[in-house]
Amino acid sequence: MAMRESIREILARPEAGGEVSVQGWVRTARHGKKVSFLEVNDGSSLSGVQVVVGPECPGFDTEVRGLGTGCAVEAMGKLVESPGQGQIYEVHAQTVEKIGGVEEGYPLQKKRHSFEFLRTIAHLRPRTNTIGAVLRVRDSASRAIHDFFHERGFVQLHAPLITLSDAEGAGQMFRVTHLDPSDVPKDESGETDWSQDFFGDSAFLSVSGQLEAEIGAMALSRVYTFGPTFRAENSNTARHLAEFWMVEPEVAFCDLSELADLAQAFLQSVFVRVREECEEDLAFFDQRIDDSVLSTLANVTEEPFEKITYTQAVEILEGAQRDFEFPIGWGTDLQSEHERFLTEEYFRRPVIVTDYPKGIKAFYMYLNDDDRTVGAMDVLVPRIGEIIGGSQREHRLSRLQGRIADHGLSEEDYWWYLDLRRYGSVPHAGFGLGFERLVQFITGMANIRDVIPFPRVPGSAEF
RNA sequence: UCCCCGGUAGCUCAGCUGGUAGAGCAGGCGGCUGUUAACCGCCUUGUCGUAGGUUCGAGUCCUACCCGGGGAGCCA
Repeated sequence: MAMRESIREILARPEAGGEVSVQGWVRTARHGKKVSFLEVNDGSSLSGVQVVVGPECPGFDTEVRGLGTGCAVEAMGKLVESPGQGQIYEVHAQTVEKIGGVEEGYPLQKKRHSFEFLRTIAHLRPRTNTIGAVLRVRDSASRAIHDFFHERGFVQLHAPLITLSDAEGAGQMFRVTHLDPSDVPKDESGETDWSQDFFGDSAFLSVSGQLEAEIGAMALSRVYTFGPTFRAENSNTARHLAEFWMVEPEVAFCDLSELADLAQAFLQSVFVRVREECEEDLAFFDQRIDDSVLSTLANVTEEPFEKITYTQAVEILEGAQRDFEFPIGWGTDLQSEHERFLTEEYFRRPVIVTDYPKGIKAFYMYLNDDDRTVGAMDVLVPRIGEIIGGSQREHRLSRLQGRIADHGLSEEDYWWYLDLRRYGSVPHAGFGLGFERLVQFITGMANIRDVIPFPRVPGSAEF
């Protein structure tokens, strides 16, 4: 098919004049006796184009005057400078065709809707200003991520979605099975016999591509994954999804300090790109959603992130003139309120916290020389909290075996992961970025369910 | 999963200490205008989340459940 000029492209023309064809959906229509104004949007930009229709247009008194919010139309006419306010150009229509009408009861109105309501009509909400802008920013950020890594010699590794291991032992997993729920095979002890299942073993949806990314890094040096991830946690918050997209770079010959530098460069690069590509959308978010969006983005791209150790973070929190709901002490994990204090009040910018106590972190993290802390790293940002979690990996076989034992895990389940330490093991590190949290941070959207087109959360997966 | 708040017209919401449901917007009709969340007039719309209970009487009080929101935990 011939690609028609989008409204974004029409509006970007250097000057008026010439014929244009506009295809899109009517956002609002204002009908007069001698003239109708149709604001048409095709999703290519936040702005639509105003189509002006006069009585000389065929069907003016019949079809055109019946056009309302939501109708799909195709208009052809001349692009002229607009005498009215609010737009540079407008289209003086020679013909207007109704492609798709709107039945009574179209739920989207030309007024503000609550995001809660829009979630109940997720099949229509991309047609709103806010969700449309979110989806464009999401796309821009996604491409910026791929470009960042490719510019630095990373290879994208497609990690599997189905896995037998429960990766980091982190969280509940969704089971993947081919067994008939009403006729499950049992073994001698009466337990489900998973050996008869599709994969010959108990299988799950992946909660992380990290372990597979480590395989890739041990061959290709620099890899990243970018794909959906699944957590069956019964989490009901504005920053958790059961299905979300995660970016996981993994780098060979890399220590924690280099990883932290990578994380900062990565985030700043993405922010810069989205600022360039989505100027209009970001201005909209700043104006209508959160008036700190533009200033925050400017701030985080120009200033280096704060970098402190967990121990230093605890000292700051202990010295804070502040009553925390949860007491702070070395050895316990930082609570949301502690993270927010550090990034929103104390430093007022992104903070990278490193070297956490080994007791509160995963088995695969590098054991530091102090024998008390591991090479873990969290990147905290204002309003969102943890946006990145990563670590230098334990690449020394005996240490890793010790950590597996300490965590009550079985070496058999990680035989290939241990093999990586037997054959040409090198220091390596990687992190995971919650893509939706990144989009939340950029747009100022308060609820993670509104930055993914089709949110999956406990009790809800309709669309 | 825990704590708190809420569920009234298609949407946003009002309805005080129990007395039998309203506004704006949307929709329909008409008018007017180079309009821009256009404007003006008239009209339509409800098992007041569900199921019980208290009461002469429940949108309003009580119980349970369902759904939504905010916060917490878990994390990205």
